[in-house]
Amino acid sequence: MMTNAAALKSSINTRPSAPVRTGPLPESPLGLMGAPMRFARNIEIYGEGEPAEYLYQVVCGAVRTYRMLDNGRRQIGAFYLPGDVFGVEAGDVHLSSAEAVCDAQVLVVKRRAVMARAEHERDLAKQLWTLTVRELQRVQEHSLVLIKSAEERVAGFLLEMADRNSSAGAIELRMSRQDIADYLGLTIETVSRTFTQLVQSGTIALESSRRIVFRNRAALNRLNG
Amino acid sequence: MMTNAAALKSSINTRPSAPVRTGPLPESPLGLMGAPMRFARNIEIYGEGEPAEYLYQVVCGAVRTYRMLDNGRRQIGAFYLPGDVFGVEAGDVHLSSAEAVCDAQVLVVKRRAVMARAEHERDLAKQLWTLTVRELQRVQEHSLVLIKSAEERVAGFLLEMADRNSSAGAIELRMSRQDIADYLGLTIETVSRTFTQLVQSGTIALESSRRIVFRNRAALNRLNG
DNA sequence: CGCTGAATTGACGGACATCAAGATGTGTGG
DNA sequence: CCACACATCTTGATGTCCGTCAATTCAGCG
Repeated sequence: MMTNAAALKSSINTRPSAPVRTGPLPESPLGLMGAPMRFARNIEIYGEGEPAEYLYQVVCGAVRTYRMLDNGRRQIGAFYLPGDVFGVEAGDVHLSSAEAVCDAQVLVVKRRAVMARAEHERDLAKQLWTLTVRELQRVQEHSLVLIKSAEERVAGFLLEMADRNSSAGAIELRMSRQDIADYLGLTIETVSRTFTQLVQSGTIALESSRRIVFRNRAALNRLNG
Repeated sequence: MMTNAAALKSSINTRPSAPVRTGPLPESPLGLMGAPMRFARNIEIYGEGEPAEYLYQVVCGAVRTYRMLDNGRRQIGAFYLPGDVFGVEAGDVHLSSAEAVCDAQVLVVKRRAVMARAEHERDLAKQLWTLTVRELQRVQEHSLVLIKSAEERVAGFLLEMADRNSSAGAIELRMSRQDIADYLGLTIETVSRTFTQLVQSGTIALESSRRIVFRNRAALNRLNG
């Protein structure tokens, strides 16, 4: 499985961040009054091994966290969508890297500031705890995905995305097939083939390669295993 | 993949718990002054969906946590060895079940009591946080395993067990091949074949089916990917 | 002993990866 | 606006790793 890392980096248009733009803030689960920043597609937000100085909340766009295995394989651990908080992970150092899946706006806040406030504000401390614990749940859930069949993984992925978009009968995928493949532990070819298979069985329809219409959600749930 | 659940339950010799025996306690990372309990091999310690009332620390023996998928597949999330704390997981309800891998002694302490004490004792609170965060790390690590090849998974597993046993050149596995298979997302046959493959390549030796001698740890590290 | 569960080994097939070639967009410059 | 370049996605042909099915060996225990 060759996730061509070089190719992934190739389409990076510079512009790591841009002037503050105080757009409409989402309901902030943390007391996240940090600075809004913009990241262009494929730009790194933080890297594996760097000190974890900040917490982040997606305002718009999407973010992926991932780890590279030495053989060049890439495992995407999570996609974060508007409202989601990321960068919470373990100790003082990031265990994974984070990149913008597409042009994204992100609230950034100093971790230590949050931690300090949490010492006094019971609510905030509780929210942090909940956040971490929910992250733990998410990862556990995701590791269950990786022992299923390709069809089950893809079906589960589509349902997950649909849930999180709180959308009607269709979703707009922000990420490439390569991203999906690396999230599900498959290859782009298998992901693509599974999509067409779902189309042929009348379960979904592809309005474009990134826009999916649900034609038979019950079937998807059944496939989800 | 058929993890015959019925077969798993078959060899349960009753005796869910037995009289308190105050053996030598391990260094207790929590203020875990709970009641020692004994669990016989394959006896359930808690079940998925049950309220999470207690925290646990292994004194001796080994414990596995797992979840069943509807198709009958079983995914073991973790093995806990002497000194390890388990039952920490998310909200008020257990997301997985826990069973004794072999006859085991476990310290049990009321979760609420710990949480209450943590309100005042800063140290304890910090320990709890560390514990949770380390669990998160562990799960993330484990989900990386599931995208590797069989040989890489087994090599990684052996190294993991060796590290945790802080042992010399050999380890005693407390768990069956079925347990290992369900931990690694493989079948017993594949696990077995991979072991013999490692033996033939001179990487390890099997003194018995459960006792592994390391002959070439560098090779294992290389395989670990 | 014989019985039973655990582990190993072999033969075979299938699901998914790999390799390779189109097809479909998408942005850029003339 | 078109044409070209380039990335993304799809589709096909082939290989391989691992799961499945089945038989054999091995270890523990009454």
